[in-house]
Amino acid sequence: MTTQLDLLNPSGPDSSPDLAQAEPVGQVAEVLVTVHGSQQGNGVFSYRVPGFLEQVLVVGLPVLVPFGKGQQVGYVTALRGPSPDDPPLKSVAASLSDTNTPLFDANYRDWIFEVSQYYGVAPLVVLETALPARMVSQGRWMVEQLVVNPKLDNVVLTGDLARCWEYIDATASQVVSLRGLARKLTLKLGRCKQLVQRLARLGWVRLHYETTQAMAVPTRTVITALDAQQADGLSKRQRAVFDQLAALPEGLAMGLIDAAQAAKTVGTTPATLRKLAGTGAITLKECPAWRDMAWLSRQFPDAPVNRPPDSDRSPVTLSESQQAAVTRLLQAKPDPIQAGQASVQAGQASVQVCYGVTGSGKTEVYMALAQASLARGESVLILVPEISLTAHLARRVINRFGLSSVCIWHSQMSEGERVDAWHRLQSGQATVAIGARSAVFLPMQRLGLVVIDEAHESSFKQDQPDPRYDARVLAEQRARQRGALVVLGSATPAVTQYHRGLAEGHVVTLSQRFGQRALAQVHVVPNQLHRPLLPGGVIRPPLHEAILANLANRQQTMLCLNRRGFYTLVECQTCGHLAQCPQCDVAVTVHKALDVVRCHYCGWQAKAPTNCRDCASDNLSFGGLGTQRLENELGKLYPSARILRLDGDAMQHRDAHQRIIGAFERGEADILVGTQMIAKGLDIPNTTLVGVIGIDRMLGLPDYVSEERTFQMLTQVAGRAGRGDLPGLVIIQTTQPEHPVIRRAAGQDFLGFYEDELARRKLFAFPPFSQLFRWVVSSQEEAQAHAFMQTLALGLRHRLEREGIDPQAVRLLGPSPCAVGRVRGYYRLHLLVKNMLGQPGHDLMTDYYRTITPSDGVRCLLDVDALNLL
DNA sequence: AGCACGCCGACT
DNA sequence: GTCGGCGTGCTC
Repeated sequence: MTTQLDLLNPSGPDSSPDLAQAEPVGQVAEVLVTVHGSQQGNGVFSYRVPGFLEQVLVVGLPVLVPFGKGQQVGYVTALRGPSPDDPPLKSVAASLSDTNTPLFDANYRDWIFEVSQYYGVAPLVVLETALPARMVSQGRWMVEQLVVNPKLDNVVLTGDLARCWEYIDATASQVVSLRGLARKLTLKLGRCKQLVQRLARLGWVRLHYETTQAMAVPTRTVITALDAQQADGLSKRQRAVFDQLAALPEGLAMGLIDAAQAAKTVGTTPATLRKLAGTGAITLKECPAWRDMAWLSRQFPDAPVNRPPDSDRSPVTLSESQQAAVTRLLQAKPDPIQAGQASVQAGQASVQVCYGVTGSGKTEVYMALAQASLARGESVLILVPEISLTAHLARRVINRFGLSSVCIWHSQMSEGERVDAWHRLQSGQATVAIGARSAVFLPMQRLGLVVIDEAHESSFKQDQPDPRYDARVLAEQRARQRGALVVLGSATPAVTQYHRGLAEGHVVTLSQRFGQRALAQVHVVPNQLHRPLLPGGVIRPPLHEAILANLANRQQTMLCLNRRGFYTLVECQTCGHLAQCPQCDVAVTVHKALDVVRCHYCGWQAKAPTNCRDCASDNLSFGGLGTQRLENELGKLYPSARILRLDGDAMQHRDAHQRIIGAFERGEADILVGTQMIAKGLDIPNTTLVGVIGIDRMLGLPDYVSEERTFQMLTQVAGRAGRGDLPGLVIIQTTQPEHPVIRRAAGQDFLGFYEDELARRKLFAFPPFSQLFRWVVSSQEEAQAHAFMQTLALGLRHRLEREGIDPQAVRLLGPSPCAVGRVRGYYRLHLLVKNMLGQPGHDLMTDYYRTITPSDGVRCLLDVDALNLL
């Protein structure tokens, strides 16, 4: 639905009777206006509330407000009385919700501002990442063609103006959006608007502003009741239909059957049903047709629809250690804060680390906690690293709590499904949500529990656009608002999480493997750096023998190599030039099936070269080992083995992941080759051997978390072996067999690793001993990037000095080029800040970020709690 | 972000 | 003289 406001109407905003404050100002609405770059006052502006909106405006309502010369969409963030300090105020023009339903409440608003503060970005940017795109109202300029064959006398159209008119004239539809027009003509929006305004002055077109409202939830008609007593007066035919309806199995029992479907089943039309309803024999009702629920029931056809939260149908008896963990975690739950008094300051969260070795049954612990939360009438948010890798967890949650109370938030969701899921949660009809990072923004009502599964995973941190948020940080903020419990579950907790857990006495350990299964044995096999491609070099003898034995025993093997593609190096033998991406400082990878080279950083690809780019010699050597090549080599080594591969390339198709995993689970292959993708969550009892082949590159990354990531990855992969009754064996081939991380991983010694790593972090003042901020400046012009970074670093140093901050407490490192110095043609420099001062240091960084205005062609970003330092 | 105002160069 | 370029600054 759209509202049209003709801004060219002469009695329009220009005559602004608004500003004459003759009558006293009644209520004042604070409105977050959807204009980017308006950092003044956080982008919140005050407006008078006109009489007709007095009963309508609430916090979270989308509204249309006059802004500058035109109008803008905004969101009410507060309502208050007038203040003498107010500047002359304009009035809110209209509500943009035909049902006048707010999109968020006051608690949510507080939290959005808190997030904005934490990351130093505008509240609008946070709100726009939080809300589904089609729920936010959008305004856009539309150009309407008024004349078909204008008389060209006295009018000469030239250049862009002519192109502009030609395009409008040629378009079949009468109305085009200004933005679309500008894009088609490759003009700047402002310039395009100017041109269109000139056409408007000729009277050929009309320019008007159109706002879209939140996407509506579709409805459907259902039969909610049959009344036999009213059926007596029916005609013969009607009676027959009625009897057939009455005979329909279930559905009626639930008081809910779809009218359209019922009509089809019974062989009649919806019109007949409406007639029947007129007699009172049946009752029809309009209900929301939740699109996300329709998707769920297609995905999980056997799942129950409803399941009362208090029904005690625990399908699994918890082990002693699971039960103990549940009891301790429930005791840690803070008292919920009553509605009304909930606020950022008032609340406290309890963040508990649930450290459970792989296979210790953390999922059942989560389920029990969720059940307890629902029984208290509180909702549950479950965050997972990536939803597509978590199908089995989703299935269990749905089976346990029923389709109607669960929302699954995933990346392939359509806008309609998102909107509906949002409504179901906001209205409190759904009480459990599962999703990846962005699910922290879901409108949970009476939040009681947040479970973060595999809480160490770096995918909980967004490092692409602002806000570069960490869902674990945000989950804690939200939990604090009303005293919810946060459970960080992992077999390899992040050092920072475990450290804090220990300090607060908030670590719950699940030490037993479910069913008392032993952990796999781990062997480390040295591998020479330059030999991996000699005969027998890819697979060293111990791994080779183990694979042969496994094949003979008809058991399955997983091989993990952290590198996609076929060859990972293309080197000129004449001049030594290494083939790189033209846009990035990254070596290209050869993908043999397509005969292309690809950059894994920016996605650039080209036909595989036959000659050196530098010296044109055709003496190229192809080397390095990717998963595709490994698959190829394995085929030669074990001709009878059935081999599957799972990596980013194999994931091109939608359900590829599930298909490949499914095939392997069913025993349709003997060997599964893949990147660390295969390390996550797989539970295949017949997999008794896991080989790790390319871990060394990962260890060598100049990133302060690379040791930790390597340890986590090895532990996760090792956890895949021996999940059934058969003992598991893990073989790690590495060029650094003596590396402490490898040794700790081989010993499956998390605590040992934790101690080592903590000492190292302390030595270098890395988290948890500091909070990391990373400034990145980039530009296509190397000199500009350098220049701006110099100004930035200087400005920061001055600021620190002016505030009298000890340079040891807020340490600046750099600036220096990023490890990958150029990406997509942008030269990148970064400056690391180790903040050991807590809040004052944090505020200084974010305040400074808000004042930054990069020069033309330069981008500048601040990553709070940076994890990725490449 | 837009869109003003505002001050400089090439055209009728 | 004016149209039109894009450099600062404000939007309740």
